[in-house]
Amino acid sequence: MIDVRLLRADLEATKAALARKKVSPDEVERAAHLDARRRQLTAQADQLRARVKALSRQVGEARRAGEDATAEALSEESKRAGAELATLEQEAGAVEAQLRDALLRLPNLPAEEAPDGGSEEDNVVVRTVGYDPGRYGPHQRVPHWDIGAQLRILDLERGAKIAGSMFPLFRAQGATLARALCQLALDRNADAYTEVRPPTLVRSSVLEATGQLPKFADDAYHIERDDLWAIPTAEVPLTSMRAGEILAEEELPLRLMAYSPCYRREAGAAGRDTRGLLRVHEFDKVEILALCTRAQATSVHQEILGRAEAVIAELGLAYRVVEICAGDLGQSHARSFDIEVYSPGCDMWLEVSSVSWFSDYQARRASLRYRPTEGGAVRFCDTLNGSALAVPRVWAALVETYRQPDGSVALPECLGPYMRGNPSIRSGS
RNA sequence: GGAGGGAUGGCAGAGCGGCCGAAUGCGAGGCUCUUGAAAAGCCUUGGGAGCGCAAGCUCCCCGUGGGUUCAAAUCCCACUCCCUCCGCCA
Repeated sequence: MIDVRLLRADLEATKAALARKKVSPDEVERAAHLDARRRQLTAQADQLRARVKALSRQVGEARRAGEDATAEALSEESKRAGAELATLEQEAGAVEAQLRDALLRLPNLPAEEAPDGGSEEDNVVVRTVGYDPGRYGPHQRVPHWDIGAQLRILDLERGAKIAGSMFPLFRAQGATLARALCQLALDRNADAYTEVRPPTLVRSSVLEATGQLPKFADDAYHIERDDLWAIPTAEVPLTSMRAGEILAEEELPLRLMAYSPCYRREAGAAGRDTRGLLRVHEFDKVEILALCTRAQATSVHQEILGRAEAVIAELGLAYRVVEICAGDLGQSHARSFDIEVYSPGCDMWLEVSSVSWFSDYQARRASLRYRPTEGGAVRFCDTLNGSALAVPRVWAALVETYRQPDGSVALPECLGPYMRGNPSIRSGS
């Protein structure tokens, strides 16, 4: 969440910044009023509580001195003050809860560098790598779902039989490829990132820390009996791994990566991009993430983007990097770059990674802090993350890009070691 | 799933319902002494909220949330987590 102090220090600037994310000024105004009210109430309550404590101390003293009548009188007085305090505290508590909820629903401020814009249309293509529309032959202009069916490496019907549509089932070398991609991404980042295998079912508080709750509950799978949520990305458990802790500045940037399955209900996306692997409820992904200081954030952001690009480039896929405009930025994001891979079979750019800087928005929610080396007050960390590799769309682009005129798929050499030495897929295998 | 035990500051570990934000030890930082180091001695050492230009003042936090009480780290209840034993299992 954003720092409440922003609402006090410079309400107009905060409203203006959030307006770029299409937040109505009324909503910001409301939070500011709740904050003012809360401070007023807690100040009053504090004063009263101090009085109750002082009186109680005097009761004890009088008792010990044997002055029972005085003790009784003081006790009565304290009791009255206590009753008054209770109502005040109740009111303050209610306002506090409202404020917290309002604050949790306010999105992060967009970074100044983030381009203006209201929607996807206004996103800015930063660079395009390896894309040459004339380079693709008719054998590559076949969508991956057809290729997958032909080669029997993707069986959407049977996936649907088991779990419903948008739950893909990979078979034979298709399954191996899915796993190979994850292994490749992990290996390429193991030089700097510590591998974690986190739980994939988490508590509500964990989903709240990264911003999915309370606003986007409908997008996540919830297991009611145990009140656990299936993670939509490994960002969720990784961000909360050190929640509530105070790190030493020397530990930063703290780099983590994790392979995990990801679960998304895609509640708002019914009917969009539902063919094949373009949008699925369950998929595998390798996420890389860092906790760092504000001063480190920009370079770490570029580092993560560079690493995510490097794997795509190594796989020989055409891609472009798109900077997300303020109006299209996610709730928790301050600044974000998407990597989109070109799918020749669908003739579409597919988002395969979103590399984002969250400033201290998530850290505030998760209470992720660090102690500065040179002393002084504890500060919130900045958080950043991005997909090092998300399987289904990369899988789709690979199969289409590397399809041969004879219908087989000749995958790039870098996958050989991960494909039991055989990076080519032909029917019957 | 059943039966027990536990949760206190960076760590370890005390804590009759009032004098406890908390003894003591260790660790860490500063200073004194020393050519330097060690040793010794002295001092400091949690987080958060509010008011204030500041010095400072007030309040909250002893796993979390409720309750009892004039007063709760201390008593009661619920929850969470950890440990031990039994059961079950990969």
